[in-house]
Order: sequence, then structure tokens, then C-alpha cells
Amino acid sequence: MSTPDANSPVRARFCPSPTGTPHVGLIRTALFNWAFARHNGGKLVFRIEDTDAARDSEESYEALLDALRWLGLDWDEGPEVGGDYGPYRQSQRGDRYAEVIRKLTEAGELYESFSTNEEVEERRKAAGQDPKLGYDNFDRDLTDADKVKLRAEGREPTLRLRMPDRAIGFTDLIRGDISFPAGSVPDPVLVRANGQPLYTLVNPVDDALMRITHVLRGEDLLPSTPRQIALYEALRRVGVAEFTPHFGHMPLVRGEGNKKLSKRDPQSNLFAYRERGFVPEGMLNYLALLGWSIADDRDIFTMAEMVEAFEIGKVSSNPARFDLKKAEAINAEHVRALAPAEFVSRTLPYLISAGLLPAEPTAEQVATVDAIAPMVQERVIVLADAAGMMRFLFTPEDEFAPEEDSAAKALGPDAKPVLDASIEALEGLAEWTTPAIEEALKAALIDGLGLKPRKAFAPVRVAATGRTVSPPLYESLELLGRDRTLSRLRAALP
RNA sequence: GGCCCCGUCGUCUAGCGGCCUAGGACGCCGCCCUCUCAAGGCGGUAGCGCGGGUUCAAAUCCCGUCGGGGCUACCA
Repeated sequence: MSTPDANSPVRARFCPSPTGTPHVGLIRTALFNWAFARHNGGKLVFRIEDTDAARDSEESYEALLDALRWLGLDWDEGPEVGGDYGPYRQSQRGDRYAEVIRKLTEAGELYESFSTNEEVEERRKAAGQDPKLGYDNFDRDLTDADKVKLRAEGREPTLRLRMPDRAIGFTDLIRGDISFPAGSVPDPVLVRANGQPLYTLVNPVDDALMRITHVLRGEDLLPSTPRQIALYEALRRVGVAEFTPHFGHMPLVRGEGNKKLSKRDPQSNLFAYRERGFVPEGMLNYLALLGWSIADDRDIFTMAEMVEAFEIGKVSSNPARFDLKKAEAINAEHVRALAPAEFVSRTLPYLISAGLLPAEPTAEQVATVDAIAPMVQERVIVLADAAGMMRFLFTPEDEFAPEEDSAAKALGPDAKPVLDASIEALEGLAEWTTPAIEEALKAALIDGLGLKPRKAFAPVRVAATGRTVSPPLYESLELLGRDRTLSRLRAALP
């Protein structure tokens, strides 16, 4: 098997079909191809496999671009950036496929197949074989007379590739040597009866035409590799392909249980993570951990570091479970690592969509966010969490009310003396600053009432911020201001 | 059923014959810090599927076995 010249530049590709919402497993595939291309100083080709009009949609296509752009996974050739091997949407490459089909057919690499699935099944059963064995290569030896007769019945043939009568093996970049015995792969259909080419044809043909050197994809495609290698051999014989690329099959991403993470599983939806406020750095870092590790004692890293260290041979061959808890932990690390101003600018959209702020926040509102942000930043896991923690600062007084369960915990009858003492202490404060508030509250509640801090501050916290969990209390009160603080404490009196 | 892949803590992994009485991370538990919750610090919990080999020595190599998964479309 002739492989790409070791000195020729790496050309990897990411070639999703635009069906549904981007899936985290799909994005992991994009990430590894991207990192592989970047690490090796090669090119990443982005190609859209939209040959199934029944399932593809323009929305899904847009979603794919949106996803990659959001994550910062850039491509060197593909939609919107062009390249020497375009177009990069298969729906626009019909003429090329027709040409390849013609060459293959003329060279006798393809044969006409008239069998229906039912007929194949019947023949398998009649031979005492399991119908699941698939196509039986029956039409390989049809005579011209047979074909004329079948056409006369109104049947149109598909075009199948004749698989070689020998084992097909290759060295997988991730798994090592893999071999499929002769006869274990039935002759695949490459072209529909109506002349439409299928994935089985267009995927390898485009990889050949685009001179892809490394095919890195999910393990679910491993069984299709032998028929692709057979096609490559045919393409080389007719002068369409110059070499057969290297293959590497990445482990599957699993969901709960041991099954492959399904497209229907809400956990697979990339955009759901974005909506919750996963940051690209966190999402990518976590996805990278699904099958790869940068070092034995570290799992937080940047994409620049990943590119520097990424070697395809170090990718694990076992399936990885998508673990939300760990994804969140990794994301939280990246959120905390954000520069304060960056945290604010990324959080603002979430505050707006949560209804805390108008689409165009005032300078004063932004200043308030700036002030509370550092204290919120280290307490959130995803950006959307910030809304819950900042809500008390942006809720109009007539709408403000402590959350029910928090109130139940901290605003019972016992709270009255605490709130009374707090109000009295805060009313007379000369200056409304964090240190002054702290001093006054401690003097009144700890020293004055002799309460444990835990008991003392809970009612004040819930009365003012609405929740038992909030940013630090004194700072929060300072930002809230004296008037709002006092009116909320009074309103909370049992 | 057939073909293929995979098998280290609950999860993701490090490990590629001696450095392993198996390391890290998430989770979980405890302690410290402390105005809450986080963050941070410290400590703990838990694993080489099983059986044979090879070897002075195996998580690491070989075979078998069991288990899990994927594919098996005129989808991609």
C-alpha cells in the first residue's frame, strides 16, 4: 500500500455531515484533527459532506460553522476561506464525482448490481446463512444478457465496488496493525441506481482529490476502512489518487452507560454547554482529555500547549465516558483564570439573557458588575451561574423577595432580634464601606447579641441578597447601598 | 450471527519488564481557613476482569477466556 511521502506536508481534514446540532463527539474529532494539523505544521481542510438531501439542512451547516468559530478551531481550506481544492461542499462537487465514476466504470472497477435487499436475504436464507451477512456479491458475474433482461424488467442497477479477494490490513495511527480477512467485507454500493454517489464513494474520492494525508476519525468508521482502502487502490489504478492516506481511529465518546453518546442525548449538544456558559477554553480542554493527556500530573492546559504537545500516537484507544462533573470542574478552572475584564465582558451576555440587565446596560450597571465580578468569578462553574449570584443587585425593590428555601432556613422567628440589631447598627453608620459595615455588624451581632458568626450573618445575608449562598456579605451590602440594604432588612422582619 | 476494536480507582487517565506496597485529575469523605458558598491548603476512599504461560522479575510480552463496545443501509 503506497502511503503519502513522509516529507510531504500534513493535510488533515474534518468532514462532518450537516445533520442536527453539533455533537461533542464530533467536536472532539474536529479538535484532534486541528491539533494534529497544527502540531505538524500542516493544513486542516474543512469539508461538508452534504450528499444526503433528505437529512442535511442549511441550519445544521450554519451551526457547524458557528460551533467551530466559537471554539476557535480554525481551518485552512474550506467553506468561507476557499482553497485550491474546492468547492468544499460535496453538494457542489457533482461533476467531479461523475467524472470519477466514469473513469472507474470504464476501467471495470465497478459493476452493476440489480439485487434488491429482499433478494439478497432470500438467497442467504436459502443457502442456510445468516441474512445479516449482507450482500452476497451475486451480481459480480452477471452476463450482458442477464443485464439486458433485468433492465427489461424495468430495474436500474446500483454500482458496486469489487472487493479484492484477499485480506486488507493497515497500520492504524492509534491502534497499530489491523487486518480484515478476505471475504469479510461485502462489495459496497458506491452509486445509487439514480446515479447519485454515496458516502462510500465521495468520502474517499474527496480525500484523494484534496490530497488528504491523514484521516483521523471516530472508531465507528473503522469497519469501513477496508472498503475505502480497496477504493483507493482502484482510484490509484485509474489515476485519481496518488496515495492511500494514513488512518487513525479515535475512541468513541460514551454517554451514561456504555453506549456511544447519541445525537439524541441532550448531553451531546455542544450548544447546550455554550448556553450554560461553558467557555471555549474549558470545553476544548475537557474534550481533549477524552482520549488524550498532556502529562501524568496535569490536566489544565491551553490550546497552544495542546498543539505543542499533541501526538496522535499518544491518543488512547479506549472509549471515554463524557463526565459532566469533570467537564464543569475543568471549565471552572478556566473561568477563574480569565482576566477580570474578560470575565465581565463574557458574562454580560448571560446577565442580559437572564433578564438582569437590558440589552444595552448603562455605565452604572456595568460598573456594578465590574465591582462584584471578581467575587463572583471564583464562585461560578459556568458563566450563567453569575446571574443567580448577581441578581440581588439588579432586581427592582418592588420585585425583590428572598428565595423561599433560603428564607425558610434563615428568616424564621429567631431572625427578628438579629435583623433589628443589624438595622440599628447600620442606620447610624458614618460611612457605607465594607470595613465599616463589617465592624458595625460584628459589634452588634457577635459582641452585642453574643451570636456565633454562622447564626449571626445568615439572616442578614438572606434578607439582603435573597440567598444563603452569595458573594461575600459586607462587600455585597456596600454595593447594594444603604437604602436598599435597610429596606430589605426591614421587609424581612418576621 | 459475522467482522473489528477495547479491558488500570465510580469516571478520565499515567504506566510501554525491575523506579509500582500502581501516580495524577474529577467525584466522594474528613480537617484547616472562614460572614455563607465557593476558591485555596492538608489528608483519606477506591483500580491493574479472569486463567494460563514467557521471564530472575509482568499492570506492562504471548495465548486463552470472560466482559464491554462498534459496524453489519441505495445514511454519513
